[in-house]
Amino acid sequence: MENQSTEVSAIHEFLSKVEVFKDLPPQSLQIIDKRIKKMSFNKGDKIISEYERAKGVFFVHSGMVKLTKQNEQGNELIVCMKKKGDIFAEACLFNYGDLTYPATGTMIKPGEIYFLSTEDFEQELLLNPELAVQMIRYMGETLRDLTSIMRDIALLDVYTKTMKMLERLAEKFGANRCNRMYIELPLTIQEFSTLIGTSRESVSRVFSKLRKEGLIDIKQKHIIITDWCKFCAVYKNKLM
Amino acid sequence: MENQSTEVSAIHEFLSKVEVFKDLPPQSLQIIDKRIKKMSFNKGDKIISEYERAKGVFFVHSGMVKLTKQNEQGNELIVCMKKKGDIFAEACLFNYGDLTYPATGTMIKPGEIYFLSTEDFEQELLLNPELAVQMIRYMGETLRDLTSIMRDIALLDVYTKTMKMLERLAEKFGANRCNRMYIELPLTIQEFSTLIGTSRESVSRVFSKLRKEGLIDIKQKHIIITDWCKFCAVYKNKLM
DNA sequence: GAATAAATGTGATATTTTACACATTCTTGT
DNA sequence: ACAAGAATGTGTAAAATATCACATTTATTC
Repeated sequence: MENQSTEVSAIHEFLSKVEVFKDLPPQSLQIIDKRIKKMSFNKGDKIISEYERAKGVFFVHSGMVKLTKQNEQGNELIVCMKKKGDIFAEACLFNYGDLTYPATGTMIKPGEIYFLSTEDFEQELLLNPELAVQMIRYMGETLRDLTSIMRDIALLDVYTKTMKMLERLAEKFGANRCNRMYIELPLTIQEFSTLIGTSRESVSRVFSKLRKEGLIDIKQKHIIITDWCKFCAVYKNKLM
Repeated sequence: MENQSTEVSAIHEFLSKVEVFKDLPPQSLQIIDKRIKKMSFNKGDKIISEYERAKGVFFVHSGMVKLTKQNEQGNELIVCMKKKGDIFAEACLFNYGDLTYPATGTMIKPGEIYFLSTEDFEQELLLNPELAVQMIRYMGETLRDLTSIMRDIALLDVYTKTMKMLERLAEKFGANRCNRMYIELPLTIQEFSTLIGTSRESVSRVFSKLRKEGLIDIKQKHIIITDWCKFCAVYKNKLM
């Protein structure tokens, strides 16, 4: 009885963090809960590599992950940032054959990651249409976001790209406190530059300018948009 | 009896073109076949707009479609090219709320497109785990492709981007005849430039150079890689 | 098939962005 | 708290790319 109760609450707690599991019947949740592996990572730890054979899907329970893709010259682009409730490596599902992971995943803020083997997750997907539907929804959303970011990276100049990426980060990682937007994501300028595919020096210059204009502030690798209203005004104006 | 027979063959014919339907039970196929709408389009016709409310999912039966995304300044990027058997606008599935299409779809080679309303397709997905699985697989593949292209657009110089995109197009649209790779896709240089996010002049210059080197040839909007082996050798060498 | 429109090629120039250099400022581990 | 390493800011020079201009070629339409 005691065991049953803690198990249910553990499932429930996990549930609340991962949206795709929200409509699952309790028995499926128990199976997943039994199969899933919890793993702790420190900052800087590599979770998966794009050169490694894909073995499963990952769910962020806490902490943050950057997904990067390298090219032949060794330069890299951050393709996506994941936080609590997000899923990654789902692009390998049902892609039979020895496929590698779609990107390299590195912890940028320590936390717990849940792992489910491809086989286990695929089986659950076949048994639970609700789960499959949630995955399709989630992947669709990712697809939309990616194409928008791709367009901006391809077509905008450094200043505008930077502003737009700041806006995106604020949207996903921002906490607005009295018109100050705290981007709760530890990120160096160096990393920011690989988010939009430009040199760190160029980003540094844009940030200097924004700082001079009193639009942003950086405290311990955390960007703060000091006046969200003003920022949005400048941003909208820039896009016209 | 006669009717039954033609219906089955029509389903079968359609089936063979769209991979996600391949494992569907016959009764589901019949339902889909009944609900699906066939539409013909001429070259240049707009099928969907990114500013229009999403109503359904599209399947390319014949012809070719370019999917573009505009930014606020009106510049556009080709996000993906679709051919026979491909699906588009799937990113809207299960995203309740009045979402617009993820991109604008324009016919670049005339053909037939099948349309299935979001509701009908979502219903089938809930009833057929096999179909849902195929969608997840398809979307995963798209996700992989997109992130790779994004990385290349962000990090490579114009010459290398051009080469890499030619290689991708050859992969998807190429017909190799005696070491000559015919890219069976009508594409102006102007359009090619919006595929990699650079100016048409820059692409024109790269193409001139490639033509001088005897690597490519353009005949009626069709790019031909005149010596596939040589092209691959130059390409691999460039990446080192 | 002639007329009109659209796309292309290329030189010259302007603009943007990167690359390099190096002093300075943060971080981190002990 | 201190030393070592990492990250940052910024001037200058170099390189890449975009823009403009316009002649030329290629499609399209009636």
